[in-house]
Amino acid sequence: MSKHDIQVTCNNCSLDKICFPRGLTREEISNISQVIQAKKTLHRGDCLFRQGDDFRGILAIKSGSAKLVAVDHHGNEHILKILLPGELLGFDGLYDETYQYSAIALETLSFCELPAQSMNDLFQNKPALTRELFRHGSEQIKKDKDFIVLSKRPAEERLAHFLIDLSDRMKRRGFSCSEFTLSLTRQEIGNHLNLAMETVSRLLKKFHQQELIVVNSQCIELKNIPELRAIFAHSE
Amino acid sequence: MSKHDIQVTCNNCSLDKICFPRGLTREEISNISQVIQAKKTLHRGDCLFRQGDDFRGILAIKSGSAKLVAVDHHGNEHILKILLPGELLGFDGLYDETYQYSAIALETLSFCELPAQSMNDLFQNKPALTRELFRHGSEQIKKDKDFIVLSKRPAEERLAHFLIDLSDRMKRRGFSCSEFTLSLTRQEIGNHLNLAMETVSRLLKKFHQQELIVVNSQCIELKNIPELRAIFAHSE
DNA sequence: CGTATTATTGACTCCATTCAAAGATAGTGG
DNA sequence: CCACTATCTTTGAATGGAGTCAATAATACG
Repeated sequence: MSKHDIQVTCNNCSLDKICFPRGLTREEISNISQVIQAKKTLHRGDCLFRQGDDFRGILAIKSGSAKLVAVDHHGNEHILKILLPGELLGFDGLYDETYQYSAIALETLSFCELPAQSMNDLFQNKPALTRELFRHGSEQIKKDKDFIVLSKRPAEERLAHFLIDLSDRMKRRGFSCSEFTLSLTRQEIGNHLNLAMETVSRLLKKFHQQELIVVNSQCIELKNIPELRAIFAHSE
Repeated sequence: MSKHDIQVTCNNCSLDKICFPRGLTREEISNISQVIQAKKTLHRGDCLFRQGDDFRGILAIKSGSAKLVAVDHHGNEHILKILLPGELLGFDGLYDETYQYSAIALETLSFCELPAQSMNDLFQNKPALTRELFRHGSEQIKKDKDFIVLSKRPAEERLAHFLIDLSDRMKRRGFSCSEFTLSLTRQEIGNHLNLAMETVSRLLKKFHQQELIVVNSQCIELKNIPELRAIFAHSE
């Protein structure tokens, strides 16, 4: 690759409102650009990191999507979250310098990395970046707790929320909010939402009959977003 | 209070292996001691902070216990976690400078505070403390995710885990691991574990019949910790 | 001591799971 | 390109774990 190619840096990244550069000044973005490394591309099934790996740093999805997976002591897998472009992962690895979960590409994916060594440097010299990194961590804490609250709701609401949440997140990233591909099997959707695969299938059919969605294999089209949103927002 | 009274500082705090001072050198502990403020005592039902309050800082329970509560958009309360001495809270407030949940004392309680202003100073001048604060945040992310994984298990395992988890945490704080008071109603335990109050009552009775526990109003005695642990550890 | 809150217990119900079987889809190699 | 296989999805029927409802009992509290 020639030096005249456009470098992948935070300075010219379209995810600057979401990812590492969020909330930073132009100058601060230049600062992190120097330490954040663009990494090579992965394919479906490849791991960004594995549960138990030594902590290398905080990662950010640049393109594609991934799943964060925990394996419990019975060997069962649990899909904790779906990761979209601009989302950070690896905060769980700071605690004991070991990633606590595995991050697995759902499709062709590229990602960037804030290396662990650079973080210590950041803590030393860049308080604004440190503060922003804390805000990213804080956001994850909030999202996890919101997921816990949501998980008490019935199956239909959980699935409706899952679709709307994806839709909202796609929209903020400049993708269509009404049509997107979801590289997950029914099994995986069910695993994530704590539902049997069969329940997911039945509910998707129900939503389809209500003309809320159209499902075409992995492509999901949301036909009536307000009504879908109402399923979990207005439920008594 | 006279100036000759022993000051409450991190230097002489018995929770130094758990709380803010964790992992810090003697000198670093002296540093944080200067910014961490001991606050006045609260009583059952009092709030450490309320959902929506402006972020004041990260708090640490010094004595007593509290519950972290979310109110959803239907007005329903959800007990997200129980907080014991030495545990930090408020990380959720960093994201948008607003506490996302309410922290409510379950009994007479005292707490310390790392004020928000001091945090910026910390980021600037104390990288070791900043790193340690990140580790505390990371730990919370891991705990929340573990709770999500656990919440997929059946009622009996969830309750057994709840009791063992409390027991383990009490032990690390120098309290008895086999006998402790739990200032929660059946309703609240059920709320936290996503169980009906009646189910909690029935399961506690079952554990009692199996001679695993003895319940005396709010006082819980664990008679057979290994067996209780096996309920969620060895389940198929 | 009486009242309000909290806990227990039983009977019944229901949401979601499990089991089972058939159908669709994707991927592979001849 | 089609046949073959593996994987994934759909659908129905039966089951069950935990919830709800309701009535009683125990405890805490002013």
